Amino acid sequence: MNDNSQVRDVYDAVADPTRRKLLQILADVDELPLYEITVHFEMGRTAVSKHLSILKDADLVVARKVGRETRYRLNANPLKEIRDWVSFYEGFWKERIDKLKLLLEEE
Amino acid sequence: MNDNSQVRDVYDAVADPTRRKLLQILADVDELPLYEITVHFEMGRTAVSKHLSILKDADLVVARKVGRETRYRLNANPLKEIRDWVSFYEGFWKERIDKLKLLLEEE
DNA sequence: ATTATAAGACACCAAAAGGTGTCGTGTCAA
DNA sequence: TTGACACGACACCTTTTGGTGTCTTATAAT
Repeated sequence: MNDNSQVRDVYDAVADPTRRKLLQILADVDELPLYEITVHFEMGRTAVSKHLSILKDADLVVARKVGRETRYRLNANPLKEIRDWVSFYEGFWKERIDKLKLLLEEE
Repeated sequence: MNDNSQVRDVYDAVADPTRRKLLQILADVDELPLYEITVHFEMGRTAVSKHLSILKDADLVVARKVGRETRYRLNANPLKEIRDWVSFYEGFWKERIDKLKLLLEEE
């Protein structure tokens, strides 16, 4: 599960529902330590920690040590890549809607 | 690799770079049979076929039998879900830009 | 009628993913 | 200064993933 390859693909990081939930939780607050994040899930601390480190590898999350705890913070910037990618396909579903309209008008 | 669970998560389907390349190839043409798609990749026909069936499970691709070949066609509609999801986070990177602007103006 | 092609359906395999539990270390509190 | 806590680092396990090759069937071409 863990990957040393420093930079992880943002699509891959976001593919897991647990990790999307993590991003959402972090979107609501400034920063949060691991033990507080863990209570939102039905899995152990270690698992959540691993998911966070995957998000960290994708630069979607920034970790900061404060005393004995590690606070995690959202960094949404890498999501731009997904936004740009998906916007390319926007034309394709709009096109289909136009075709549908044409069909309806013909009748 | 194959999954019978009919409906596959669109995030998951799109996480693989091979499958994103497949979508891009299908975006350029109307429809394409498997053996023509395969030449774009450095893997066997079976592997490409499996990727296509994963995309099909996510409804990102529609298959249509014509004679002895199966023609594949793009269906971009399920990508709306990703677009909606990612647009939620748009505010977060815009926010960061605003903060940067403020910092620059202060100087 | 025979041969070649397209592709689905398997069986199979190595590697990665997603969990678990345990141990060790640094930090805070009593 | 002695516990309790936070959490990283492992070792470990099972399931999924992404590829392979082979077999079979349906269709097309000669």
